[in-house]
Amino acid sequence: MSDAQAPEKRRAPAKEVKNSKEGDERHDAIYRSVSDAIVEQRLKPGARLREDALADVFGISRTGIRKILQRLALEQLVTLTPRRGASVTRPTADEAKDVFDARQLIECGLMPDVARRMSEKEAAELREMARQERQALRSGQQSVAIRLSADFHVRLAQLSGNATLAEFVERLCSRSSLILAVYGHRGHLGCESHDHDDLIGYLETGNGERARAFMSRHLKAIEASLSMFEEEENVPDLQQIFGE
Amino acid sequence: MSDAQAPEKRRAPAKEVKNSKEGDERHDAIYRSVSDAIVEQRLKPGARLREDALADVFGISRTGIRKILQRLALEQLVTLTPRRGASVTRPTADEAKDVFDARQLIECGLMPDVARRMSEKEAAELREMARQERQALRSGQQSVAIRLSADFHVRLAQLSGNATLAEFVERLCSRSSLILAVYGHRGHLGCESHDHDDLIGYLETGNGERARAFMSRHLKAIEASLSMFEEEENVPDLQQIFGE
DNA sequence: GATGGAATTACTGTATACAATAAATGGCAG
DNA sequence: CTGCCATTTATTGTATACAGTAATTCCATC
Repeated sequence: MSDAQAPEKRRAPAKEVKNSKEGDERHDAIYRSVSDAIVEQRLKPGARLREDALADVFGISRTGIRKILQRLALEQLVTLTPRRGASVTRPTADEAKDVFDARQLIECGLMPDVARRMSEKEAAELREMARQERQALRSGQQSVAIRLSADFHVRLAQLSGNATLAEFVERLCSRSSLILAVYGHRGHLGCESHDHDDLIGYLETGNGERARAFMSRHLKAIEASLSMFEEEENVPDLQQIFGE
Repeated sequence: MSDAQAPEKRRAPAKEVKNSKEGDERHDAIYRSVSDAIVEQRLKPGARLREDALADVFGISRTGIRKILQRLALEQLVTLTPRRGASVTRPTADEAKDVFDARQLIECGLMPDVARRMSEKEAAELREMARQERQALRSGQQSVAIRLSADFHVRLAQLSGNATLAEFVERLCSRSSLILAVYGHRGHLGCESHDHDDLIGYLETGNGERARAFMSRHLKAIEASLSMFEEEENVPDLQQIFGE
């Protein structure tokens, strides 16, 4: 599996230099790629992320990789240890508690605003997201379902109109996904699959307080579904994980 | 014409500090130095931050400067425009509203926890911070006072025991400082200087609900003290300015 | 003069080379 | 065989060189 998978961008001459959209989008794509891989647990907590290995896989230099790793570290999906490199964050029980307490405070607090601002169109969009999530769960893709569930919560927060709080929720949700991926039960998402649909119902009718209470129970249910046990570590095969 | 001001004035270019400090701490010191300069408005909103210039001033290469700028950008103290470099963020009215709404939700929500966990020692520490803040205000150092006030709010949030929410508050406070520096009235800090002492009183007696309500009024007062006039267009109307 | 456009300059984006440090290896003594 | 120290290797940290792009200047043309 040495080089068969790396596409022709390996050493593309001037001809294809422009192929990578704008360098900026390329970086963003790589960022999302790694972020998704972590959240979907294809990169497991504790896994080391060597810079030149990633640089090889994505065909950019370590400079760009370092930038991406620093961004991931700021969102606490990866842990940066000085002189010893990056690894996928292994969330602790304390962190899990902090994250879910924060979600209680923020996401519940946003529900009245969301209920006030929600329109037909957005409700439909949310229902579609909930549908995809159910489907992923039915087809056994638990990790994907976890990520889709997080996307749902983030979209909801964005509908509040407060970009700052929405960004906080985004960070909390990606950390939650990591927590769920580690401490969650197999076959039990935490979110009951109909929960999100029920929530949309309350929001559609403008019942902010009802939605707030429901969100609170919903988050409590997710947190309660966690079981804290330790994971083993192993060396990830980056080629396989990111290979296309 | 009015050039962007020179960043961070330093008299002695050659410093002994460089060798003794670990590179990591050095970076952090530079980060704080720039962050403080922005929050205290020695670097004004809109000011360009050229990489070479900063590299010269601090005696490290552009690599390190870029890393620091990216971190500042993530905290939204600095705005990074692709291919056009970094500049001090110019907060908008919408952002100000988002930030203060977020503070209402989070800081008020934390008060009961803080009240529950606060001890003698921490109360004393907070009183000392409040004292320094008053002193800075009395001696006319408004910008310094703004930063010290932010420090107070951050320390308070840390006492809640939730590191995640405390970090959010930290970010909100530094952005608030920038907002205050831009939209605040001279000689009016927003925070009445005795407010913080009153708050400590409520917390000391474990009266979380009282503290929450007080914090809410406190933040509303700060926000109300802002004079939100929209900024000039990117192209100023010279006709109007120099007319007649 | 004013205007458009080429040449010049200034600055950012990216890769790479080199230095510093931690990990791994191997050899030697006990 | 085992533990410790020297040496080698692997990997990160930092500076620098180079390429690409926006801004500026300068000149020719109308």
